[in-house]
Amino acid sequence: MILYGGGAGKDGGSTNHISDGGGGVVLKKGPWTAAEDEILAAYVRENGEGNWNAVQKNTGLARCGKSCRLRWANHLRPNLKKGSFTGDEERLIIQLHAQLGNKWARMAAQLPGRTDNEIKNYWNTRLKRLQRQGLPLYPPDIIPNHQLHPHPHHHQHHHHQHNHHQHQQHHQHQHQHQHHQHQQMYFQPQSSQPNTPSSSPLPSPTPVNANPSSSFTFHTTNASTANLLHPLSPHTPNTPQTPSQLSSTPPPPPLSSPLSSPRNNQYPTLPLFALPRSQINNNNNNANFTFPRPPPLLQQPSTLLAKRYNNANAPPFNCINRVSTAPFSPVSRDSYTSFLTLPFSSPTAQTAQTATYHNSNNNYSSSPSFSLNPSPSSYPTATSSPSFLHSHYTPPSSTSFQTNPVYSNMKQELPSNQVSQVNSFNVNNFTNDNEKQNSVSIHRRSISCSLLEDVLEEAEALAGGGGDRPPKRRQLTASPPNHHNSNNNNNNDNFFSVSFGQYDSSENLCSLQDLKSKEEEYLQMNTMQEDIAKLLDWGSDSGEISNGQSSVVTDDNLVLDVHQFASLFPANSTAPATATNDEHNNNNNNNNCSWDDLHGIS
DNA sequence: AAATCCCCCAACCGCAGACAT
DNA sequence: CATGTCTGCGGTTGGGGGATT
Repeated sequence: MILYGGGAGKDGGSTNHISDGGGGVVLKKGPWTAAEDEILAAYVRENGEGNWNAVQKNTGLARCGKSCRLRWANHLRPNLKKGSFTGDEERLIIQLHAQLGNKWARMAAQLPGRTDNEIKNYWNTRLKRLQRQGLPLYPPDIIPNHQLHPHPHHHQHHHHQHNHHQHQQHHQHQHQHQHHQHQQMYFQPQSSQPNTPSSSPLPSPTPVNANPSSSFTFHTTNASTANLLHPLSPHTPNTPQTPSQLSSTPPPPPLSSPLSSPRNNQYPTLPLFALPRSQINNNNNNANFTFPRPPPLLQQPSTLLAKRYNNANAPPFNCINRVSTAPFSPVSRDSYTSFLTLPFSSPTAQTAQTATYHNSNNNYSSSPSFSLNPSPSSYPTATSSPSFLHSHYTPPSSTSFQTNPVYSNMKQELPSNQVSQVNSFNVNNFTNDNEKQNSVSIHRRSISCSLLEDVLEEAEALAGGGGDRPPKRRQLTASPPNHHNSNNNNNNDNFFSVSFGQYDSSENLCSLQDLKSKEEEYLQMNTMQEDIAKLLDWGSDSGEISNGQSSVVTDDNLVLDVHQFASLFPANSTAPATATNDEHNNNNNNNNCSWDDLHGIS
């Protein structure tokens, strides 16, 4: 029996009610309401996860167990990290997908706080985008492992069989992948992408790395895996692709790469896909073909960016939305609780204000800025996104905190993403100078962008962020009024210079002196890297990462790390600005290809 | 201003493995 | 061993909403 009616919903445009097939209980479908969330959350709080079918029986919640589980897993459970993926996460997703294929759950296991659904959506979106633009799914230095199988074109049509195989070999999977990856063929990925139509506009499957010795892939990179997770992580030892190695085995440019610039600017400067540190330091002529972060931010700034991040009424400085978390460590995330404020006038910003200043004095400056509240009490906020981070954000809303009934008590029959402004927590009270300084510090970097910005933020966080780890931001951000007026020309061509132009290294370098106090945090981060490496079994060759050797963090290498990174982009250097402001200026010392230099996709 | 397009993502579905009976 | 139930996974759908026309 299917009953339709009542409220908005999906599945045909209306909220469905469907019986459970037996007892005549009408089960609801469609979007969850806040009240339902609360019921479910309360149940899980009391009974724990599992036995989802009992939820309906015990609580009367008119949702099937499946739906309850999904709702909990994707939205209600603690430690969920919402908002856009960080650059690190994006890189990891790409890598994991190259290794695992559409194994979203397993990928999600590598991305704490992220759900398989989220990753799947991200990938599918990315897939569509890249296909539409005729771009490869993977950077040339990433060999989609599953495409190295003899019949990659069968992947799609025999998906379940493939799944079975993988299920049965669950614990061997990674190792096998690693083995296969020693083949150095770069197949275009459409054959392995279930969602990829056969008429994919992707380039022909020309092996771009036909010469195995001349390419490098991530597949054997124990430490580089960690580096990819944390490009600035102090993993210099054991990084398989040392600068010297890279120098000796420069990956050739794609023979027919869609990344080739129509200006013959094949390897412009901007590494849109962050490199492992070892590669970053490799400032030679190697054709380090860096893969971009997902293109939209760079390729469609006027559309997608604006769509996703810029409220029509908001100033372009919509510098929000990354609630940074400790790098893939739910434990660390506790200490990285941060909160953002958006003292804007836009509805979104106002909502953010309301959310974040709800209990404060509202005496924030008129300058757009955001601030952090490292208070542990706001932990859930850090892990469940502020609603304003989402493109579908519907004001009024407080923070996502309130969307998570685990930590709130709202009982309103509203779509769960349209919760009332019930402030369950006091957030973002600027009570001391440090916090204010954090705000200022972050504000100074308000013009930044996406992955690179993430790297910078991470560097800063490593240098001195600590518990005040700044939120990550994904979108391009423009100069707020009265601030950074010299770098208001925020666009895709100069984001790099803008970002670094705003990145006053002095303060951050000074903050390096505080490294010792953050050592524990670094260790925590690296522990997570270890865990990931272990899970991926990418360290099986040497075992070094598994035994933690590569995870040793010292002040020295950390400082070196940050300094090395900083040396790449000296604050006073004109090189980045030149490279970015002048599209035709090719920085030959850093042969990285960037998407934003591609006229065809910009 | 309205219509249309397009993208994002929440939530659904079916399938299959794991487990219990 | 067969059957039923629960759970997890991956694919797909379609509404919401911003962007464009």
